[in-house]
Amino acid sequence: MKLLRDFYDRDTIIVAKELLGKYFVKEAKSGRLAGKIVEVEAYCGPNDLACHASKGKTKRNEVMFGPPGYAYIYFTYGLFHMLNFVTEKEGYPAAVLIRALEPKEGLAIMKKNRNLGDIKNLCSGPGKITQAFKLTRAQNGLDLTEDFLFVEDRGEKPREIVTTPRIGVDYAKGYKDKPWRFYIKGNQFVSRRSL
DNA sequence: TATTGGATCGCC
DNA sequence: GCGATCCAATAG
Repeated sequence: MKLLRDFYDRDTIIVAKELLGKYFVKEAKSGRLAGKIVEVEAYCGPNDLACHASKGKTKRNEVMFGPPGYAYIYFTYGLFHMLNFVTEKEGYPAAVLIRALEPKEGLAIMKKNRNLGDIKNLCSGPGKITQAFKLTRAQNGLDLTEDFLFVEDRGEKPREIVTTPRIGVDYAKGYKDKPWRFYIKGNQFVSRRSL
């Protein structure tokens, strides 16, 4: 069943952990794309120096300040898009970054979008997911409780979750070592920088 | 208006 | 280990 707004309207770390094992789905015209979420990071509001919202509300990050259950998609490094789900109550800017998926449906389309045949590398990193699913900031702000982009609970729960500091946030001072990255232990589809 | 640096990836 | 590559935030 599809996750509703109240799932996202909770503490960001709890939402991040519970997203592991859920299915991220895009109903595209060309076919349905789906993958199991195997790696995430929590970005916990205005005090978290690694969170874009710690510098205040801007045009770029304004979706995070809105209600939970929306997609926050932004562009970085001049090359990549990042997919996040907005969490917590309206006005509190927090989100979960989706870092890796295990491809499950629409593999042929993902391979074509990535121009790559290796299933293990299709969605094993935040920039790869948006490429495989063809998501750009044109999709920023979409409602995850509607029928185009959403997350499903298919009754799978991870056997064991590994907790580590987040990737690529060395500049975040006291927050760079916060253990806010989570992945499914032993899963073959987590990002390379996890290892 | 100009400058700077970034929640990455893939190949060297 | 490094270059690619460009948007958006900040300063002036």
